[in-house]
Amino acid sequence: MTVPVIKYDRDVTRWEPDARGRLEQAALELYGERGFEQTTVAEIAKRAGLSERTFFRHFADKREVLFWGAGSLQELMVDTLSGAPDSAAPIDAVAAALEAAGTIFEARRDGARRRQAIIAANPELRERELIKLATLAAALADALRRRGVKEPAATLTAEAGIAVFRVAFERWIDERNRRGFSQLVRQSLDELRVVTAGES
Amino acid sequence: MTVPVIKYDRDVTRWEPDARGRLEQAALELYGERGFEQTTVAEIAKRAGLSERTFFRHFADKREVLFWGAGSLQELMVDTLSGAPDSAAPIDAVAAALEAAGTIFEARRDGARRRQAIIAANPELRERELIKLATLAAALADALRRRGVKEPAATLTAEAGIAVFRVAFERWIDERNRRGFSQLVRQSLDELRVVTAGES
DNA sequence: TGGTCGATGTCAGTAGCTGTCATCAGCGTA
DNA sequence: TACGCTGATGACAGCTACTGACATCGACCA
Repeated sequence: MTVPVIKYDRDVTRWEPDARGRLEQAALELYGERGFEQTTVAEIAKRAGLSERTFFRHFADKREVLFWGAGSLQELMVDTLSGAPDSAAPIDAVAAALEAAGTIFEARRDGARRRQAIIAANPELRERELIKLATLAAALADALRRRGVKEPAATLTAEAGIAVFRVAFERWIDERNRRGFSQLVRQSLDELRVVTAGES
Repeated sequence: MTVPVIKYDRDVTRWEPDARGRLEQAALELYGERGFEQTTVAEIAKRAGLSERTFFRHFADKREVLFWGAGSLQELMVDTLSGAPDSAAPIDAVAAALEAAGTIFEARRDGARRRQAIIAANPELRERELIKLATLAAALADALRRRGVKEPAATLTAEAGIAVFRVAFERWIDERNRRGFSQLVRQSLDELRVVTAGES
């Protein structure tokens, strides 16, 4: 009788799989249960069955757990902007990028709301969120420049787009709002147009 | 011969005066000399002739030394906005607030540039700067609402104003630029108008 | 068979920040 | 004049985020 030799895709025997995922889930649970500040990294690691040191190997710091998805979101938005037809005005190309991001959110509305509640409750997390948005704005401005938009138009368009994004996102999170993200983006952009149009 | 009894306005004998100012100056020097991260609070306190504990009695954290002036700047801007004539469009009232802030900067151009160089060199400081700007935007939006501007117009106007502010400030810091802050604000605002005006 | 690699553990250390209590000059008041 | 209160500071202990260095050990490869 032969013992079958099993080949696993991932290392199963020595460590439980998906250490990063377990850390993320443990962190989100604890942040939600007792709040961000009241949670120590040691507690997160313990719940995930790992050491504190390992947490910092997967996440640059305690806040980054909530933001590591920002990279792929930014990538999607930049790609969408770059893929917009040349005939599209810069602000409309940016709007397309915002709507693309919206499709991601729509898929996980509950998760997005829980995450946002945690962030809103803590100033350090709000700081981190703001720098992610600033990085995103810079990336969008860069993509606009590659489309031939000059400065300061590129930066201003990107920053205005992010302002629209923030307003639309806040309204979308708001439970009373049943409109889709895309619609909220278009509405907010129209309002911005009205508002900036004042006499010079 | 009588020893004159001298009454001082401030406590001079027991401690050197202006502990807060000495801490601020020591911090700015050290941040400039070796960078923010490479400076410890213990070093700042030592240079100021005080204890580390005293530093944290005057400043909430190591970064706040660079930002404690933000409060009075915000106050000035809100007052200016609120004092704008009722006939002024919201965006123009915001522009007036930005120009008022400019007069503060113009008075200390070198200091502003040094401070900005320190902030730009460190991500933690950039985070703090962003949340100060976000707080400022919220305060301006609030002042607009008190003028009767509805949501989301108030928030969008304020956020757009801050975007203009950022662009104008960056250009003003830029050595090659010899234009005044007010002029840069007006130029940037005009560019924003052009850029948002795209077809709907 | 042996050697390298990659993910983790362990441990020691630094620095930001907080809580607590002691100190002591100035000042008002009995 | 004495006494007690106050406010700014020092001294010290402690927590926690984060880092560097080294050890461990199964998987994989030559």
